[in-house]
Amino acid sequence: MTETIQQQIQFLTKGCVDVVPSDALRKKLQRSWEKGEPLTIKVGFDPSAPDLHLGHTVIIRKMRHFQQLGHRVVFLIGDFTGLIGDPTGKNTTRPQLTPEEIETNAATYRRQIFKLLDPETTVVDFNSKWLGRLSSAEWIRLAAKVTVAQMLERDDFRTRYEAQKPIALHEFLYPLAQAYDSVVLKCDVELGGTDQLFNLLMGRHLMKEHGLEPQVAMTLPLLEGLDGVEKMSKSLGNYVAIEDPPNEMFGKLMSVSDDLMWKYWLLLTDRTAEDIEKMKADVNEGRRHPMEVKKDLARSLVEEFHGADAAESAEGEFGRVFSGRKLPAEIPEVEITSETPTMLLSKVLVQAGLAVSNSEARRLMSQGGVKVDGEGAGDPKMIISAISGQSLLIQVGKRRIARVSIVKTD
RNA sequence: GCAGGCGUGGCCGAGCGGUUAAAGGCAGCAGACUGUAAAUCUGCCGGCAUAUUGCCUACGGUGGUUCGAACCCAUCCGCCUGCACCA
Repeated sequence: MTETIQQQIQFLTKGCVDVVPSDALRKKLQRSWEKGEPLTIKVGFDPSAPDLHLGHTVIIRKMRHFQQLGHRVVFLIGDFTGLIGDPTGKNTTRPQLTPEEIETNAATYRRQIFKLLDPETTVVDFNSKWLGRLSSAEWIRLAAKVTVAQMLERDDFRTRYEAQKPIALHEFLYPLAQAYDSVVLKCDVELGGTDQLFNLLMGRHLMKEHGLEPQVAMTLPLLEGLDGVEKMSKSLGNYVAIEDPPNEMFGKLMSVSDDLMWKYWLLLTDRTAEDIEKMKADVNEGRRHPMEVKKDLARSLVEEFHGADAAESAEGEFGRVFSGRKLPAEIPEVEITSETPTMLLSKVLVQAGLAVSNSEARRLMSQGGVKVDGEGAGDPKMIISAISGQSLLIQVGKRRIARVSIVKTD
């Protein structure tokens, strides 16, 4: 029995950075097992950004782990805390979402998260349900439970304060509100990224203040994006969306550096830490090729979100295009217009959406990045004749490719 | 309200009268190589112009000083800090 609890802990804490306090999780699991009562696990999500990417799945996957052990998972949409805005320095209060928008976003969330979570046992909730009902007096009472010094312990607040960057007063309400969610839901565990540790601990503090057994705070690393530097985020463009098409997803994962790949293995798959260490050793000692290991990673993720067939064909396509230097199976057709009998190739590239500006197009050509019908087009002055119905196969770099047909206009 | 500080390209960050489309780093793009959209190396990295030395736009906004301003002055806007005021 203690054996199984031990195994559970190992399973649940795989990849985690903090488990605070470390022994509380064991106690809660023990008691849950003895009484046959599931634990309540909470994770908060932003209501306005329902496009999930692999960075989000680190935590969603952890939610699934709890779910697999029979616990109750609350996917909490922070529609109320969303008003405050994410206190990361961009201190704008966000416009209130309409109930319709919230419902749309929630539906989008459901569509995505149920690729990983069990719809039957996942509770999707909104924190405006209770936070929106708090009176001013109740807010004041809540705010009285935390000191400014405690608030300034939050790393983000402290660094901003020291760097003389603005901290708006309402930003202090964010951790408070998030903590109050835990009070209302009587959470046993709250999960979040390492940047959430303070907020999670605030939950513990507030729960104690309300005479509840404090939750366990568990944090997971923030996943670096494809650039390997910044954390994965939509605004930085270094992300793999859950809903990226198979080929795209596969290719993006193959662009992860060999070093970062191991973190992806750890946080994005259910392989055990030992398994991954073994793979790593195999690669380091030359028994396995890193590209093969990375293909395994890419395949297993594409499979998870798109199914085995899609994964297989994505891998085939990748091998054909990038290893074999062949043309992709599907090439988009683009139609452009010309008023003159001849056209500068650079203009063609811009019109076809293969380059953003004429300058860029010329640059690409002179760098040898452009091929027309398989032939290099290195002369930036290159002119092509604009014959109606003529179709050109234009490649820019390895990834931009189109079949361009020119329509003559007068 | 008073005093001081700050505002540079997608981001960070130099520059403090000309040689600055603006150092350096990050991110991005292309090429070489290859084992992949890895790593490494090289080149590019505001726009326009059939284009080596041309033009335009750009260093928070506006207006000045100057042959010449991101750099100096005035003013406005925004942000930060301290003090004061109020409570």
